[in-house]
Amino acid sequence: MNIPQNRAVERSQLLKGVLDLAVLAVVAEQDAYGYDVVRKLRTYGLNDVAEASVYGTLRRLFSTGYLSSYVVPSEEGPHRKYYGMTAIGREWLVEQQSQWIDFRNVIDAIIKNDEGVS
Amino acid sequence: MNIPQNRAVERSQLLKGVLDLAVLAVVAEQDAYGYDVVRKLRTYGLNDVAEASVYGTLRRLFSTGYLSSYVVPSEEGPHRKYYGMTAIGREWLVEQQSQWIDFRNVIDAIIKNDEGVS
DNA sequence: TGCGGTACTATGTAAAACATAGTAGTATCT
DNA sequence: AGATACTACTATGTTTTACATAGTACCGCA
Repeated sequence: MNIPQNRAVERSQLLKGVLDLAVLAVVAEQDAYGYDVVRKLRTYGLNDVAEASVYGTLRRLFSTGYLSSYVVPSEEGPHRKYYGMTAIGREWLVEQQSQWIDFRNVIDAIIKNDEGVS
Repeated sequence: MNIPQNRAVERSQLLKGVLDLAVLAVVAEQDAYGYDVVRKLRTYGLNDVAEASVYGTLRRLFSTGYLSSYVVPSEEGPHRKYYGMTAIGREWLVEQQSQWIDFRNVIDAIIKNDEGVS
């Protein structure tokens, strides 16, 4: 049985489309396994990210070819499925990064424009 | 018949959860009708936003109570359904703005962290 | 008379994050 | 030995929401 995860109802929509980028960026730093990625994302401030979302994203990125994978047995728990970047994954990451920055700037411009309005 | 809108396949996920904010911010500047909001968003840089998305968002925000609405007949075309902010809409906008900024900063931190990595 | 632009509505689809539940291994405490 | 907690992963179904598509209708212009 798992602990019910009833947090993050509002932010969840914001994550759509960006979680891929976030997960890839974490793996790009250093090869990592799912549980590890979850903890790192939470450390960064994505406190509410659900485990299922990260595992699902990793599987999706792997099946698209952006991540490679290898299993490492662990002596302090179950085995770990590590993920690492592929060449096209790295290319895609760069592309996604600049797409994010463009998008972010557009949204910032829209919401900042009514500062002068009462 | 309408022009097929086959653009914006990749960005569409990024908009999730932010379109509400963007639409509200535009209406907060000045009362506006759907078609008008679409054009303004595109001017800001959201070139690919679909009309159906904006109209749907306006209806949703209206039925939640964040927007009020009134119809104005136009002599140069069909009638226009104007939308304006409500009190709780304004509160919600402020809340969403700060939530966006927090979220944006977290994502920026995650993707900027692997700049030093080859 | 038809076309293009304006303005809106309605229905159905797809993607993705999540809730939930389950399997297992190890460690610790009693 | 049994219970509990933490680690680590998988699978299924739900919800939200942007979009595709199609349709209605008004106006101006050639």
